[in-house]
Formats: sequence, C-alpha cells, structure tokens
Amino acid sequence: MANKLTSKNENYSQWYNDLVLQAELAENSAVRGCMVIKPYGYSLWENMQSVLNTMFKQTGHVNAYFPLFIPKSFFSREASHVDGFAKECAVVTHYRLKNDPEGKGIVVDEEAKLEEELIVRPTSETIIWNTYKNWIQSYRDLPILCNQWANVVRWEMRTRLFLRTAEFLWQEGHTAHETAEEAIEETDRMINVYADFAEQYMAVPVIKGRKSENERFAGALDTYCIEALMQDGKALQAGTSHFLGQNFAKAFDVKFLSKENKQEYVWATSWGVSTRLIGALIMAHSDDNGLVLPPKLAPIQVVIVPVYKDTETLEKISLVANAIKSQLEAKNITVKYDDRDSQRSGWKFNEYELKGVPVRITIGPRDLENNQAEVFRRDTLEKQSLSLDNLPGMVENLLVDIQQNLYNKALAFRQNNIRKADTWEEFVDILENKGGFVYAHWDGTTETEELIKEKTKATIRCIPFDNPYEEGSCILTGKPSKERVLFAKAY
RNA sequence: CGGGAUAUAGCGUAGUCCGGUUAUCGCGCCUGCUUUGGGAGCAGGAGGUCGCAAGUUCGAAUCUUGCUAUCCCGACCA
Repeated sequence: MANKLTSKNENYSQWYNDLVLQAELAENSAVRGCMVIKPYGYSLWENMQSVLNTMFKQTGHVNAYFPLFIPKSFFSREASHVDGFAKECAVVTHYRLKNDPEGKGIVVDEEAKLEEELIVRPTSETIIWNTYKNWIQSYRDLPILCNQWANVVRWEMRTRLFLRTAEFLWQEGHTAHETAEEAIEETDRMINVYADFAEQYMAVPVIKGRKSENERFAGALDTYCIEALMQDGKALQAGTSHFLGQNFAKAFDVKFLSKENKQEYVWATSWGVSTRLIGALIMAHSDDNGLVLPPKLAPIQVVIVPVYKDTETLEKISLVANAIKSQLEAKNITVKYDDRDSQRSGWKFNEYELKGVPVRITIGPRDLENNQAEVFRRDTLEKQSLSLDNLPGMVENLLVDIQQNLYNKALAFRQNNIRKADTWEEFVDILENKGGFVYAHWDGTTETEELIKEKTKATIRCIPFDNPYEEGSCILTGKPSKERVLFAKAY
C-alpha cells in the first residue's frame, strides 16, 4: 500500500509536498531549488495557459518573446528595480568549457570570459523596455500590449514546489501607453482578468487590492494584487498588476511624439501570474484523499474504470465505456477510459482520486445487467448509480455543479476566516490561534508595518479596493487611521 | 549568509554512541499461481561505490579530518 497522505492538521507542509509528489504533478530536480513539472502537472498548466491566453486576446493583447539573457548594464538603469532583484540573480560569466589540462574532467575556459556578464532574467522589464525604445516613435505606435510566456530565475534561499522555485514558468504582460490614466486603466483591467480567472476557473475566491508601499514591486508606482486564502490559514499572493509610471521609460529613454508634437515619456504597466497558481489550486481545494481539481481546468475531467473478472466481461464493458466516452467527448468533455489490465480497479479508484479527477464512472457486470453506471464525484466523495440513457447530460451538469461547489466551499472558508481585530491582543490571538485574514487599522507607515511583521510574522496582504471609509486607530501605535487593511501570515 | 541537523537500494528507514560473519526492515520493481465493486494474497527473485576524499586500524556504514549536498529555523521572496 502506498503512503497515505499525512493529516494536514499535523503537518500542512508535508501534506502539500506528498500531494504534489504523489499526484504526479512535479518533483525536485537535480538542480537546487528547481523542479521538474511532470506530464500531468504540465497538462494542468497548459489548460491554465489556454484560458488565460483567450482572456488576454479578448482584452486586446498579443504574445511575443524576448531574450532569456539580460546584459548586466540594463539591469542597473532603474535604481529600485536593482535593489529589488540584485540579491537573487543567476549570472552568466563565461561562454565555453574545456578539458581540464590536469585531466580532471571539464573546467570553465577562463579565456571565454564575457566582457559583460549576462543576467538570467528574474523578470523582463529591462530587456523589454530596451526593445520597446526601438518600437516607439509616435503616439500612433501606442499602445503596445504584449504578453510573454517564459521561464524566469530567482535564486531564492528557500524554495518549495510550485510556490517558490528557483526557476518558474509564468506569463508577463508589458504595456506602453500615452497617458497615465490609460496605463492605470490597464493595470486595473488586468487585475480583474486575474481575479476572474482565479474565481471562475480555479474556483479560488480572491481579494483584490493594492499593496502597501513596502510590498510594492521593485520599480512600480503602484501594485495591485489578488490574495487567496489557503486551507491552513495562510495567505497566498496569486497575481499582481503593476502601474510602473514613467520609471522604465525614463531609465530606457522611451519617448514618443505626441499629437501636440511634444516629446513625452510613455506610461507603463506590467502584470504576471506563474506556476504558483498550481500551488494555490492544490492548497485551496485538496483533501487527505489527494488533489481536488476544478472541472474547468482538470487535465482529465471524467475517468471511466471497468470492474471485471475475465476478458469476456471486459470486452462487454468496453463496448459500453467507449460509447459513453464518445458521447461525453461530443460535449467537449475530456475523458479517459482506463482499461489497463496491469492495475486492479481498487488501485485505479485511489489513483484517480489522488490525481483529483472530478468525476469517475465505474462500470461492472452489475451495471451491465441494469443498464446503469456508478458515478462518483471527487469533491464530496459521493456515489450514485445512474441510468445509461441520460448519463452524458447528467455528467455534464455534474461537472458544472462540482465547479460551483468548490468555489462555494472555498468562499465559505474564507468568509469564516476573515476577522476584525480592534486591539493588539485580539490581533495577536487571531494570528497565533486561528489564522486567516485579519482586518485591522494601520497608521499607514512602513515603520509600523515592519514592526508588526517582526512581532507577528504577519504582513499587509493588501488594502482592498472596496474598502469602506472607517475612522479608527492603528492596531499597534494607536495613531489615527481611515480604513482597515488586510493582514495575514503569507506564503 | 547566520544557527541546528542529516546523508545507507527507486522511495522511506534500522544499524553509528560502544569498529568485528553475508548491512536491517517496509513500500516499490520482476516471475508464477490464486484474485479483481475501494490501494489484493501467497511463494520465489533482482536491486547497495553505506554522500566524496584522505587518515587511524589486522579490520571502518560505525572513529578522526577535510570537502560536497540536502533539510529545518532565521534573513529574502511571485
């Protein structure tokens, strides 16, 4: 028998890790902090990419690709950008190896030292703005609305599968606009696209808001984000959209001739989501039986498992199973019929639960006799026997139902885990004993934010957009405040 | 980069303090038979530079030194 997943109450971290590994999503690679995304995990990512691409196109964006390597000098043009990323960059210094003259294998050829070191992109603002400079002369060239699907490298000290790996996959959108208003509108548009994706496809409810100055992206004037709550009560930043102002335009000298025949710097945004979303998906919905995937993103939406004693029975079952498969596929449902003889049916039940397949259809001799099939839903673990006559329609509805149920469950969990705190004692008590988001007053200073982080490990996740005006006093310093902000311990 | 710990088969481990026959056990893998409606049972089998290097010793997984890697806690972070 394979290892059972450990109870998440005992060790959430271990639970998560087992889940990622056992559900065949990913594994640690030979390279420190990097991961191998296995076929099943990658298929999930491809589904996410496909939906996001559609949403990007609907909002007028196009895909493009920019270099992996960034000359070191580009990097240092925007001062706060360097500060933010310098400590975690992988650097290429040579371009050739040679045989060791002392016969000890392969060594770096010191003669092949690069004149200027290349940085493996931790994000692409600099190389893209250096390129945009050549694309933009007139207001007629604007806006530029490009997105890039790429890998990036950030040499983090501590890593975790999907949540924080040294190399990760993401998309990064980089846009250039004539006016600040237009750029802010774009920043806002994209955070809404991300929120819609998270809620409607991932079934993960998120809170949209603005980052505090301290948590802002390196080089941005404003950072919008979506924050999700995981089942262990920790928050996860699921996506960000930045209003970059004219910082990068000035650093890379990107000007355009306006309608008024004046040279002006362009206004910029950038926005991105990464494979971290897979981590969010895992931690938001899964249970001790394994992964629970929302039907809209699941690589396999329905699996059919035969139960049989002899090959003759299997043949009969296969006739029925393949017919059901075709009917479901006609409704654009992804179906796998697992008729492998090398695994027992009980083994398969567990396998597909572990992989989070939303619906399983079991067909055995009993079902053949009664013209029915057993339908199992992953989210509630409930089984019911359904007549074959209207099975495809029922399954189609079931998938919709599961998608909605997952969202409702996650939303209810979040509502139960947002608490207001009005005193420091209350604040600390919630963070230590209950977890989740704490909605509290803050005096608006970075010093106080840092102090709170030091004392409780909680950070300001965001200042929600729909925040009501409310007079109050800072949870720590007692200074006046006009609105509450969302605190939480975060991944 | 600071503090702590660990390294034994594909994975998880016993043995290390106190050196001594053929390195323990479970999962997984292979073969055969019986099984198949919730991770099958029995029988047999394959698989090891005990992280790397040097040293002490008649003898090292075990002791000493150096190196490397990984994990946990901090700092950092999508």
